[in-house]
Amino acid sequence: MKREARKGLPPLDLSGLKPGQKVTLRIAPNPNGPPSLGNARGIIVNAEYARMYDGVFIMRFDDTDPAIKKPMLEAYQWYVEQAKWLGCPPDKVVIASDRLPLYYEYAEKLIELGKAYVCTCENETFHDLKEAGKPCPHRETEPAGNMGQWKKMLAGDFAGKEAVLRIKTDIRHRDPALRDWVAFRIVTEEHPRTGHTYRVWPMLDFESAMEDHFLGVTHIIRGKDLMKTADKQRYVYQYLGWEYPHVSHWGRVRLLGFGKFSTSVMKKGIQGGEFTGWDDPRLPTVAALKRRGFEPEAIRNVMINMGVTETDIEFSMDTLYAENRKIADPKANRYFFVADPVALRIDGAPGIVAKAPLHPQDPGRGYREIPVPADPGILVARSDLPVMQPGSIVRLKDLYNVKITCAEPLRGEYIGNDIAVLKQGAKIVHWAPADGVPVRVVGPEGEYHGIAEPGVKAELNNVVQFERFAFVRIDTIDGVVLAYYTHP
RNA sequence: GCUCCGGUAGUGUAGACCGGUCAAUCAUGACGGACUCUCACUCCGUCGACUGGGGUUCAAAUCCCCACCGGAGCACCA
Repeated sequence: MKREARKGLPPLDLSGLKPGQKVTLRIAPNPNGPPSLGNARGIIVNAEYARMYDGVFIMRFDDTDPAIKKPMLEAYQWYVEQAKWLGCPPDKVVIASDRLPLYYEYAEKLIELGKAYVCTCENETFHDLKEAGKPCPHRETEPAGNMGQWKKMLAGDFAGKEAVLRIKTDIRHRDPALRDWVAFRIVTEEHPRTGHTYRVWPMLDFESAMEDHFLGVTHIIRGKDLMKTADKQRYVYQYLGWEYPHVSHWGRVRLLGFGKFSTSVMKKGIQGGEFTGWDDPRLPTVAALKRRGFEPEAIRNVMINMGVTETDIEFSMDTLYAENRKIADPKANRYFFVADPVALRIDGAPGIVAKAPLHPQDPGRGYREIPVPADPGILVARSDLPVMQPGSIVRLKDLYNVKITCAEPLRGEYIGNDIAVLKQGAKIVHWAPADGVPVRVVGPEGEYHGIAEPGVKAELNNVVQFERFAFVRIDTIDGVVLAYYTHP
């Protein structure tokens, strides 16, 4: 038994590979919104496996429902761009809605083989028969008859819901989920890419079965919710004499700290003005993480460490935060930001220029210089008020020491600049000059308003650390500075 | 109701296929301490788990059965 901890993803089963065949994987998103953290897992894990085996990573858009999960034209591009950002550029991009004729061709092949039939049962009628394990009257239609009905479907002789093409499996299969499933249905809604060109659309089970074969996919890795899809698709593979790829599944992921955010819930929230957009920091989208300043490598690391277990999990953002901090901390310059500022008037202080390192572990990076006039009114965070009671001594970080003389209004007196006060129990507080810049920090938990030292204006698009507060990404500088909260 | 999958510390994960070396790995977290002009970083220490019950066996986290818990499918969604 070996005892070594696994690094990276567990190895793939390569036993089914033919000589010269490349490991081929795909992610098959529905472009009805931008990628979420869950989609990122699929992108990263599949791409990483392709990378491990010098294989092929395909991005295939399963955009075959123009009605209920209507695709968004912009989302196709978002997926590709954000996969690139994550360090997982697809080797090939395929769009299902481009390839309907191909699916039709194989539908007809299956009809000819007597393995597919057009069913015009009422939804409920079929359901009841199926539950009872009984065939519907259409099941025994001859291929020629089915072909005629199929052509009628294509020609528009049926309205939506009036006819479907079913794959013949085993109507008495012990698992009702596998009995004679629907391969095509009629959808008259306009498709954003193909308009009204097609009115007969494949279901995921069928479209995906075709594409995985045509694209030479060797390994399918997807969510557990699609476990039975494989069993359904094997029927088709068997009828056509194809070999089904290796499949593995990961369990359901519950994202701790975020509510239940399906694509449709997010979309509704954005339209309703509850969220500012798909990159609102309160949303678990890749776009939001990007805007918050996360390192793609950190996201990749956590996804790879999670692996592909079938266990249902509760994922804590703390894990991502920790992983990101490892990368962000050495890079981020330090600044003071005072949330919910309170003025502190200091008596007897000389005018000086405070010097604080941009990074405590890297003095070579230089210093922030913050001029502070004599007897200044500076700003401190309201949350530090408890340590600033009359009589208490505080160290204004990188500035000087102050003895508090009055709490209301807050006032103190200058008592020198000897750092030794810290040994005597003085608390450290950070501060901002009266002429600092207003900053609004937006984060998953809400907004913070405050003042930062003017130097942050030189950090547009960078992640910086607001000392004793959090890491943030400076997003916009336009009068007030807008910062996105990364993590503590 | 039918069917399928899973259950290792607060969280994620290794070990499970091929029982022993598992008084169970690593990470994160919590707590304590060192360092530090940050509540960050770094370092040290502590805490904390095999869902329960039977069975097989000299030996079970690992194999079998049952129960319980969690999740999924039974859609003209993906």
